[in-house]
Amino acid sequence: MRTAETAGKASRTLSSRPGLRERKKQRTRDALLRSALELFTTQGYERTTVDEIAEAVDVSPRTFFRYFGGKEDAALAVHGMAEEHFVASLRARPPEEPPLEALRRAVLESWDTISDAVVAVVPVELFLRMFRVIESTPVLLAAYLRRSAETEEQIARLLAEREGLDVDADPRPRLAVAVFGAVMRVTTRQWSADENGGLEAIRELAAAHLDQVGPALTGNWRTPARS
Amino acid sequence: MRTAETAGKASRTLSSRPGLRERKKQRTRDALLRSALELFTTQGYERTTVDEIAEAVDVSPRTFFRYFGGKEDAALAVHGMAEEHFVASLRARPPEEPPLEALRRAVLESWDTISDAVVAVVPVELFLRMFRVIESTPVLLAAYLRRSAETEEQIARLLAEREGLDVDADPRPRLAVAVFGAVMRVTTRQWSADENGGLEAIRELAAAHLDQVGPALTGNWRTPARS
DNA sequence: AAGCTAATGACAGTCACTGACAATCGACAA
DNA sequence: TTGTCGATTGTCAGTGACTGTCATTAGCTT
Repeated sequence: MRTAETAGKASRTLSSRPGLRERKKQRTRDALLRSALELFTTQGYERTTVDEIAEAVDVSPRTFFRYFGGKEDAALAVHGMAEEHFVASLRARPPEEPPLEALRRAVLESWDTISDAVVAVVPVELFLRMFRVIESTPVLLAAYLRRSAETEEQIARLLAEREGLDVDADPRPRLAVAVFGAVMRVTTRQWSADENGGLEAIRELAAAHLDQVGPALTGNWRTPARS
Repeated sequence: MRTAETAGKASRTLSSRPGLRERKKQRTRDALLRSALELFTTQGYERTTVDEIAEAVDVSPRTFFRYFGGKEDAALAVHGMAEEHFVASLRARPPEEPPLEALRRAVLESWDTISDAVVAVVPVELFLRMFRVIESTPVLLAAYLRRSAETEEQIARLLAEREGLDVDADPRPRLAVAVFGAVMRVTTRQWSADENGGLEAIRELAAAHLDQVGPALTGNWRTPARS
């Protein structure tokens, strides 16, 4: 449809585009994802059929399944990117940093820069709305928790390596990461329950909760606390 | 089929049975559950169809869905009982006990007495085998994690009430419970990964892990640790 | 322009699950 | 014992997610 560019076959030049075929695929995928999220957030996840999504993008339902493992996959795709973004932040942490400090800094940092990593595909606002849909749709919440568990395993291995430990011999990496993940889940959960919609809000909540874990575990809850 | 008992209508006498109809229902349910677990643990969850389960008990597939919300429900039914058993143990704890202490004692105690609560329906061995199937089947693991999350919410409210706190105002109950749940999940996970099959093993692992959480959070992993 | 390969659409089939209706079986009273 | 009533069940039809297969199409290569 476009005029054939002179660099038609130069798909492997240093900086340029990956060829029409690839671009088309990318566009289809993005369109499917955006339509899916749009429908999920407006009609609800359960009330949206794959046929609807496919129709909105004008492809066959079969094609949808060639791009996504299933409805769930599409619904969690963006969150998946966010997790990858976080893992990347974590990897970038200096190795001297103690593990939990690294985790803490990595989350806060990744929430600060999440827009950059996501906006390319879907608007932030859609991302945030989808987050609530996940939290309020049983099947999605389940799938989400499982994915988080997988990511935690990955992180545990990462930190163990960093500290020169064997994950299977020393339970501390998995324990620490599991605890950290638990705190983050309480955080995002409360955030999605509250009516606030900001990215800053979740950042603050995360910091506050991480500060509270220690005290919360001492068990002396008669001491005053802040929300 | 039986001779009509003289106490036919006396279904409400102090100790006696709940009437033929109820007994029959109970038997059907138990049979369905046992067949389901048996098939799940031998063929695998995904490779077992509802039709198969129903056929094994000689009822229509439709009937299966009258007793269970779905395949998942049947697969997680026993674990659900175990969780209820734990919550019951927790409720029975003296109110002066600090929350985390109560949690710790309740798990250990409930693992000690789990057989009593479960054996009535399915053999312990089947229960343990099913645990591994759950851990190794993505869909089931997801559903399992979601249920655990629900139970955690319930426990958080319980502890908050015990301590005279408002769960929505003070994050500590949810945080503490989430952390506790995380530790328990690491525990059961490692237990199901190892080849050991004992109930004592999981008890010891739980105790060991709970002792390790504190140290694991300090972040100074250069200190020696035991597996 | 022709040939190759990857992406797509069309189609048939499986399986989980649901609603509706008719047949059946236990509970209870006459 | 018999008959009515309500609960349990089986049958059937339908929806929706997902998969395998195969023919068609469309970008890429020479």
